[in-house]
Amino acid sequence: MNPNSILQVRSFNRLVAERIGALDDRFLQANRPMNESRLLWEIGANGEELRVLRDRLDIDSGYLTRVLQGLERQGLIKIRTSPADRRVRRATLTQSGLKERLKLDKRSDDLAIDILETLTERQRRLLLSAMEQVERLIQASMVHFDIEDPGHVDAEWCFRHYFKELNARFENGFNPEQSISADADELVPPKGLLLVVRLRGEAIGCGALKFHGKQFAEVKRMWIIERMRGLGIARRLLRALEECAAEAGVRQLRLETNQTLHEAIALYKSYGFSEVKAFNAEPYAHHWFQKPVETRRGSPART
Amino acid sequence: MNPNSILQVRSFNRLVAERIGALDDRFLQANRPMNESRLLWEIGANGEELRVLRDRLDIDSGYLTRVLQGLERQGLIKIRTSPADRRVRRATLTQSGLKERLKLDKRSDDLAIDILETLTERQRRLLLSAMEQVERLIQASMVHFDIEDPGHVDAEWCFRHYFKELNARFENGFNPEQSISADADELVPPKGLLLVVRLRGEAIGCGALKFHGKQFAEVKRMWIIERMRGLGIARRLLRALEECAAEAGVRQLRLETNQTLHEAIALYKSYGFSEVKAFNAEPYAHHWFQKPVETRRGSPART
DNA sequence: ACGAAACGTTGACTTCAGTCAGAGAATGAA
DNA sequence: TTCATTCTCTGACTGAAGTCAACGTTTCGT
Repeated sequence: MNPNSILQVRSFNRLVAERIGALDDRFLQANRPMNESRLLWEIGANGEELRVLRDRLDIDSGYLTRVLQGLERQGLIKIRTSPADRRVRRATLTQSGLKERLKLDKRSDDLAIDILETLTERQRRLLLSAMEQVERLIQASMVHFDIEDPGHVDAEWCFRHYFKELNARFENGFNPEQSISADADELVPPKGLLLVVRLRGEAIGCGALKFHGKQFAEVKRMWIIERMRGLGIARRLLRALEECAAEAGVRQLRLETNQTLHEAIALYKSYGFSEVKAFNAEPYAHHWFQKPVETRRGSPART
Repeated sequence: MNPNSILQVRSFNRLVAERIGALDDRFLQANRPMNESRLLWEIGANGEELRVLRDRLDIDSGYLTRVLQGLERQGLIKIRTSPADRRVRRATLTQSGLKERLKLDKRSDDLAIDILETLTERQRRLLLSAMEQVERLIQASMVHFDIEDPGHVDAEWCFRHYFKELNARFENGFNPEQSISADADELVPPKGLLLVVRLRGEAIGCGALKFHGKQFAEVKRMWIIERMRGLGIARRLLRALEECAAEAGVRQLRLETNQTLHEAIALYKSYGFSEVKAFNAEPYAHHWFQKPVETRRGSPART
C-alpha cells in the first residue's frame, strides 16, 4: 500500500474526527451522559423494544435497564410491557422526551450548518459532492458477505428486488417459474449456498452457488442494490463465491445471463469468464460463461 | 441553508464517525485507557512539556498528573524537571514507551489500509482526492481570526513568510525597509491592529489595519499560507478587518498593491474596492484601491 | 525584594461506563 | 407438562473520566 495514500487517509481521519468529533459530541455536549442521549435517539418517535435497543447499541442488559430507569425518572420515557410477548418491554418517549430528542436533532443540524455556512455556494457544492464520494467509497469498504439461509428475511428481500429488476429490464419481463430453478433447498449446503451482502447489518445484495458435484457450480442470483453499484462490490462477491467453490473442491464456475444485463456481462468477462455455447436451456439467457475455479492468494473469502 | 445539504453533511458525519469511530478506537482498542493512549501519542518521540499536553488535550492538570504517573509506573515514560524553567516538567518516552506508541501508529495505518485495500486502484484515487477535497473545505470552516500583538511569535512567522513571498514574486525583489512602514507599534490599538489567521492554533495567515484617524485605515500585511489558498479565507479576513474598522468608526479602507499579486487584485476588486489614483508613494505599488467601510449584517467580526 | 502569576502535585470527591452472576417471569418446543 | 430459552431486572463490582480546592515551588515584573 502506498505510504502517501495511508498518510492522506490518516490525515483525513484525524481532521474529521476532530471536526465531527461531534461523533460523540453530538450526544455529549447535550449535557447528559452519552448513553442517555444515544438511547433517546434510538428509541425514536415510535418507541422501541428494549431487546432491539440492547442489540443496536451493544449495551449490557443490566446497564441498559439502569440507564433507562434514569430516563424514566427524568420523565423522558415510559417503559411498558409489550402486550404481544409479556417478557418483552418497550420504551416510548414522553412529550418532554420528544423535545429532548429534537434538541439532539438540532445539534446535528447546527454542526452541519456550521461547516457549510462559511463556504461560498461553489465551495459548498464541491464539499457536498466530495462528501458523497467519500461516503460511497468508504461504504464499499464496510461491506461484508454472510452465508445465509435462502429463507432468511434478508435473502427473500433481495430475491424480490432481484426478480423485480429482471422483470423490468428483460425485453419480455421475467417470471421465475419459467426460469431454471434455484430453489431454497438448492441453495443450502451441501447442494449449494447463498451469500447475502450486508452493509451495517442491512442487506444490499446477494449471490448464490448451485453445486453440480465437483465438476461445476452455477453462479445464481447475483444482485447488488442500485445505489451501491459501481463500487466493485459485485466483483468481490464473485470472488467470495469462487472461494466457496474452491473450498468445496469444485473445478469450474458456470453462469448464464440476459443480454440486457450489460454491467453483469462486462463484469463476468473482465473477471475472467469466457463465453461458451449454451450449456442449458435457460429461456431468459443469451450468453453462457464459464471459468475454471482458482484459489486467489490474499483474498479473504468472506470479509 | 438547504435542508438536503444538511442531510448530506449529517449522513457523512454519521458514516465517518462510525467508520473512523476508530477515532476513539484507535486509542481505545489498545486495551489501555484512552487518555493514556492519547498522551503516549502526544508526547511524541521528542518528549513534550506537561503544560503543552494539558493545553492540547484539554485535560485537568491534576488528572494529567495522575495519568502520567500511571504511565511512569508502567515504565513507558519519564518525567523530569525542565532545566530551562524549573517550574516546568517534561515527559519523554522510554524505549518501551516508544514501542507502545509505534503500536498505536500501526493501528492507525491498519485502519487506513483496511479502508483502501478493498478498493480498485481507480476507486482509491477517487477516494483520496475526494478526501483531500473534504479536508481542505472543512479546514476552511475551522479557520478563525485573533487580534494579536505584532511581536507575537506567530505574527513574526507570518511576516517572515509574507516578505519572503513578496521578495520572490516582485520583479525586483522586496525590501521592507524601502516600503511604507507598518511597524509593530503602528499595528497595535489604537494606532492599528493585526489579525492572525489560525487553524487549530497554528498560524496560517495575517492581515492588518493602520488607522489614519476616522477618515481612513490602510489594509496591510494581507497574507494566507499557500496551501490554504482558494478557500475564501482572505475574503473572510478582509471582512473581519472591515468589521474592525467599522467598530473603530473608520469611514474608508485604502490599500495599495503590486501588479504581480493577481489573486489579491482580483479579490480586492470583487470585494468592492475601486481602483483610484496613487494616494501615497509606496515604491512597490502599481495599484491603489479604496472602499467605503460598510457594516455587513450577519457577518461575525471574528469567528 | 516582594507580590503576582505560572506550573505542577495531592487529596477528596462525583459521575459514567462497563461487567458479571443470579433470579424471576413468560414463552416455545418436545 | 416439563424443560430449556428468552427477556428483563437487581446487586455488587471495577475502573476510567473528570472536577475542585488547597498547597508548594519557581519565575517574572516592578
